[in-house]
Amino acid sequence: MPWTITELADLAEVSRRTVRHYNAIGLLAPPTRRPNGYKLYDDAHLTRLLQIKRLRGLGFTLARITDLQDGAVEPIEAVRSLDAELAGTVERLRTARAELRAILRDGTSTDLPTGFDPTALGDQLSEADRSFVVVMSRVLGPEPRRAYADLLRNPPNDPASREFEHLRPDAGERTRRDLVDRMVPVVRNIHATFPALREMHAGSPHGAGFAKASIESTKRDLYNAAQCHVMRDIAAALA
Amino acid sequence: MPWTITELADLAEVSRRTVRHYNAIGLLAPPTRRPNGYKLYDDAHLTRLLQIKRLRGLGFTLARITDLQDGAVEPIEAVRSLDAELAGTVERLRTARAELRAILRDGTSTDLPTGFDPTALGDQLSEADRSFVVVMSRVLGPEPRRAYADLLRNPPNDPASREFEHLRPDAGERTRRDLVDRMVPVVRNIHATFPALREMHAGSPHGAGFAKASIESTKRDLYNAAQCHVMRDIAAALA
DNA sequence: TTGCTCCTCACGTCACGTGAGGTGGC
DNA sequence: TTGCTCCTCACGTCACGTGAGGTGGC
Repeated sequence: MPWTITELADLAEVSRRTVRHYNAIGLLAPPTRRPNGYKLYDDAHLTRLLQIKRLRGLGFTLARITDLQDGAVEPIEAVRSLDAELAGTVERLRTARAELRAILRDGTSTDLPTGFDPTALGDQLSEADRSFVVVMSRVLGPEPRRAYADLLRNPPNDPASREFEHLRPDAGERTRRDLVDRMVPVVRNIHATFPALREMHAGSPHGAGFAKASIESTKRDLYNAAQCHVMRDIAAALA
Repeated sequence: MPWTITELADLAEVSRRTVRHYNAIGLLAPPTRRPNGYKLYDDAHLTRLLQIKRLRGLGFTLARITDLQDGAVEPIEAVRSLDAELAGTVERLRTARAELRAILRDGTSTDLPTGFDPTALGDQLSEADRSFVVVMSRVLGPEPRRAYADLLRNPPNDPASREFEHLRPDAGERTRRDLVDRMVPVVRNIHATFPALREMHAGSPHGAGFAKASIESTKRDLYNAAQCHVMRDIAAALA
């Protein structure tokens, strides 16, 4: 009394579909058939099926198991390389878990690029600022990037900068010019402290022109007309 | 100057296909279009894309990320459950690696069911015996199964059993009867030591009849005609 | 005119899960 | 006759990869 597919599947504790699949791809030898077409499996199928199940449980792919069956790969080599692969996977999962736990601990999803310490300045950055930082971090060359990160760690805590943050879009020319006059020395100071920022577009991975245009359009996206105007005027005054 | 798909993909270090995929499933907002249909992305797309990339790197599925975006799940809950899931995965991989290292160490692929210690008896079992053990372990109830495993750990080391192993298929009646006569006391002894084996089919998970038929047909598969004949005669003598 | 980029299908991947539609066995 | 099992397609899953075929931009 050989076994039906359900009996075989039950004995091996796999699904019937799994048995059919292994048949279809030739991993399990074709069973004999009853006159009506029903498949009949024997003990050789069972042992083979259990072997496949075990190998799958260890992490081998069906293709790998086929290779092992055909003698196309050395078992020891296959085991060794799978072990190495699993080691890599475990490592990646561990670091991912460490990050997840950090998120749970801090309650925040530290989404700023590395080098821009989020816990130090995360709270004081507006949404617009965060977006801007992200773009800068992707568009700048390494030198200006570092300088910019340093600047963000020690932001100029002056009244003019704070006023700039809340500048109304419809601010008049006098208001703007007054603000520009007070911010120019601040920016000059920044440039003295972080000289790399004077040539902000130098070394950009996609070219200075691309960096400049990207930053320009991001500014227009994130800051209002008056703020953009003020930034242009400051740049002109410093040129 | 907003970005083309290639520029966006390069800035985020993902493939263009990935960007298109996120657009297609609505994970990334539809970009604006140039008159010719070319897509144009801005800083909002970039920050979103980087956020998705980060979440993916942590192990979130795109569906989960969509839920998070829609506010359909609590971020903390999502993080907690992902962490638990990853913990489980890490554990499974660790045990798999331990098995892999055991295989590398022993040079063998310990494919016998648990309870049937392979290192103790692996070498002395023939291929047929191994198959038979596998079937028995799947077909017997817990009690006979344990008894059978115990028996295999302490096999009867008598000349008759070894002779049985090498019995030729065309062995004559006299040879067979002689062998039966010498094996009956051995088997009687086994039954005395492991009483559960006297009711071998008791408690079989798929029924006694199924177990009996399965074992019977496996015997015919693995042992030759003379050996089957001998086994039948021994059973008859013991009944 | 020639490459290069862009676009939209649409199939392939991996190991099966899950019906769909039809037939044999008690 | 009624469930139950069996069979063979064949689509769906997941996150894209990889062309295929056609068009715009320098």
